[in-house]
Amino acid sequence: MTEPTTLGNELLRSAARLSRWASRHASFDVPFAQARLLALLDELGPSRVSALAAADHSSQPTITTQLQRLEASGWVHRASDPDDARATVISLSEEGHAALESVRRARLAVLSPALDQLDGPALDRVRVAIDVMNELLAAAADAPVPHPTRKDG
Amino acid sequence: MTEPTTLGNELLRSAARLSRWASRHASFDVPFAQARLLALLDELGPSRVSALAAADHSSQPTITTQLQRLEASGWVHRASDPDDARATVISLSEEGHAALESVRRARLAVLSPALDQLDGPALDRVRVAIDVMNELLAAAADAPVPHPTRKDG
DNA sequence: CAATTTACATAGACAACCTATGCATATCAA
DNA sequence: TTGATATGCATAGGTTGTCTATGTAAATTG
Repeated sequence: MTEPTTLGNELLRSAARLSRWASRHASFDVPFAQARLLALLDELGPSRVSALAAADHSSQPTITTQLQRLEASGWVHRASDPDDARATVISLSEEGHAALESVRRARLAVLSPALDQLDGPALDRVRVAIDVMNELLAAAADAPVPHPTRKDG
Repeated sequence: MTEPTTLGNELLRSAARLSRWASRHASFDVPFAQARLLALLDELGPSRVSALAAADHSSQPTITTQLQRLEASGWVHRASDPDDARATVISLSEEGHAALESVRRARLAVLSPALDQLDGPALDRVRVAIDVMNELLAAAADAPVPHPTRKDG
């Protein structure tokens, strides 16, 4: 039952469902992908557009579009890179930090009823889950797949 | 450092990133949400539209739209419920099963380079991750949140 | 300095959602 | 039975998220 064959699919399915559930039930005003980008900016600090695209595993135009929305909301600042006039350095504004915090609070509120039922050992298992997914992402970054985004054959 | 305050957010962030990464790198022809719905149908068996919406944590019109796409691809069948003329019973077709299998193979292929590096104990940790997320989803279903989808206040 | 590459923006398309609403059938009450 | 209400699904219309293809300006390179 626990063949490696199904393990990867089960992991992805559970992760997708948890994300889906959280994005459906957590009530906050920041659209999902924009919240993801705010969190990434908070983690990386001021970054170029292309660096954000790479870190987020999305295309550069996608990030450009999202940044326009974040900027329209006043959540990020934009500065040209003194070393390269083509490049733009994006950073979180005060309001962006605040928006990110509100997202985190909302998510926590929605998960709390479930998390609060857990005891110490169960919390350790949650920590394992986080670590495992992060490790897989890191390993995947090291050993990239043959053809990233092809759809036909 | 492992305060419960951040644990939930970290879990959701890692789950979202893993899903994002997989949907970006796994190359198959079935759109992400449609694959999710195929998997759900495979798991639940023939189901009503509203049952699928509830199980997927999405709205009924969303499921209706996705089912129209799945039906256009020949992946599901539609039958009226003999007990209730308003209701429709959806089931996977042969082609739907095949499509789901191809999705699973593609996902596995994209995760394999990372999974193959893991030894037995590491695989056990993956299993823990899956179980933890499933348990949290089940717990969340038991203890629903006050106001599911409100955005203002 | 011309050619190429790099960094980002724009254009256009589709998928994935949502809320509001419509329509048909079921159910319930009188 | 029939009118009111509830339920199950479809439709309408809009926003968000994402992609590929392409354009533009600046950097790099021969």
